[in-house]
Amino acid sequence: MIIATWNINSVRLRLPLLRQLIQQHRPDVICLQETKVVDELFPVDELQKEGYAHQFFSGMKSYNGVAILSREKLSDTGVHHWCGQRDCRHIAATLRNGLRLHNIYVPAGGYEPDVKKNPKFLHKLNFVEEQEKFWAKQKNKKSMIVGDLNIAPLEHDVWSHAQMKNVVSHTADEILRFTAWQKSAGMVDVMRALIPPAEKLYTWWSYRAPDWEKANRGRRLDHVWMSDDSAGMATRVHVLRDYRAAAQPSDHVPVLLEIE
Amino acid sequence: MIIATWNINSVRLRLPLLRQLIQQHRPDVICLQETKVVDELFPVDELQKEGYAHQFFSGMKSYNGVAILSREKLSDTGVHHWCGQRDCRHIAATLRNGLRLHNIYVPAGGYEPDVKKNPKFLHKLNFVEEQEKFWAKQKNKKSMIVGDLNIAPLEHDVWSHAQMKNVVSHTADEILRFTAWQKSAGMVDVMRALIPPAEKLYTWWSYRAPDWEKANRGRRLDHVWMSDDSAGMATRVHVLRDYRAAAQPSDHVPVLLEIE
DNA sequence: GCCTCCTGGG
DNA sequence: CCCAGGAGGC
Repeated sequence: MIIATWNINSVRLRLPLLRQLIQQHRPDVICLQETKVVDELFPVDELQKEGYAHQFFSGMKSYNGVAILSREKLSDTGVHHWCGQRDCRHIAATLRNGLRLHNIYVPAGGYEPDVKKNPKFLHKLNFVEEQEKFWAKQKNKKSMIVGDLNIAPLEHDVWSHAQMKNVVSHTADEILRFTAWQKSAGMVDVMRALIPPAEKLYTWWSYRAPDWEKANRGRRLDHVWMSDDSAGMATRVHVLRDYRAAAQPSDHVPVLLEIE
Repeated sequence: MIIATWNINSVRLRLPLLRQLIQQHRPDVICLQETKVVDELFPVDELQKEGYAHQFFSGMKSYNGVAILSREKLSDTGVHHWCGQRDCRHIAATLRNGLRLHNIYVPAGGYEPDVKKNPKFLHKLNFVEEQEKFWAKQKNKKSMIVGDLNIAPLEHDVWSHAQMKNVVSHTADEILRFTAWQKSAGMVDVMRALIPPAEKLYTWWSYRAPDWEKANRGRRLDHVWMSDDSAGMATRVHVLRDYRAAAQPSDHVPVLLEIE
């Protein structure tokens, strides 16, 4: 079984590339972030034609938006709200095999890593803290979290640990809360369980760098976590770096997880 | 020798289609309207590579803008201003063969054909009237006017003479002034000299009609006029209707004039 | 409907 | 640099 997660940066604009992903890898489940479309305009028919009869999504105009597409039935679908907002960043569903799947898009956090000056950064930290509290109260059996968590926790999750330490996504504050969340949820970082932490690993490259491929100043912002009791099911992870080089790419690439 | 005129509706966005025009027809001179770009951002280098070493243009941000591209030298280049505005609607240059070429973009005139209610319509009529007076004072030897004149003067310049008679571009007021201008300039309507006036002939189809090709509700808004003493040089005119069916088309198509 | 710029987000 | 939406023009 293959589960994909991808910050697609507009599902409507990226439909051709999404079709390519489907044809090349035939994922059983696809989790999307930043769909940037209200539910009425989500391309339901187009994706049903591609084999995803079961779709659950929560979107809004212009910003955010998450979706779960599945070849098999989804149950107990639900939307989570955070920080008193309804900004379409977190949905969940249970797969046929009983796995509880959470698809999350953490706020990016703006430019300045200062909660006093930058309300977006405050929002990001609060969001992660609320997650930590929520997951601490749950029994997280056979569950997983995927999505754009907008934090690169490890040294080799960024192109330069030293040059990134005051850059939003890799600050000590964020990493501290991120790790606390992961621990409270009892989750394993499956990507790093399958790919050695000493290896550079990125899922995102800025649009702004003209020679992103050569410079390779990437970050691992997209994640796959599995509960302790299910992490053993994961056999392989694929980061589809090529999708960053496609025509009209997203700035994130799809991450594929094979589970047995 | 081939002279092309085309309301390109953004020269930057339409560069691929402009290249196609160049490769298919190799015009010696190209007159563009609605380039929609300030002079600093005009794609000079790209068009030099296509063989147009001599370029003269006058553009502004967002609106209007005219350009003359030529394989051979242009002389006596000049910008004309009308109605007390500097809105980049008229430039002129002299070709190597001595022909004086005017490239004009007449205001569209808005929706309501009423000078009291609609200042854009007033502007259009004033613009044409100023042209009439200007050309009456000139000796117009070996000269031509091309461009988007935004008026379809003849019955078969529109899809329905009856249904268009109160629509801006085909009102009696506009046609009266248009014809007076043409006469004052001593100019021949070369397109209609070469294509019988009884034949429907359009250079523009609205973007808004979804089935423009089938409905075929076009208008002849783009024109080629030559002074009495030079009109005999014109041998053929081509209206490149196919360009309306291209990907990312302009709403106007190129008009090509062959002269000997 | 399509183009422009602008804003706001990344 | 890319994406969405809104306004104004055609």
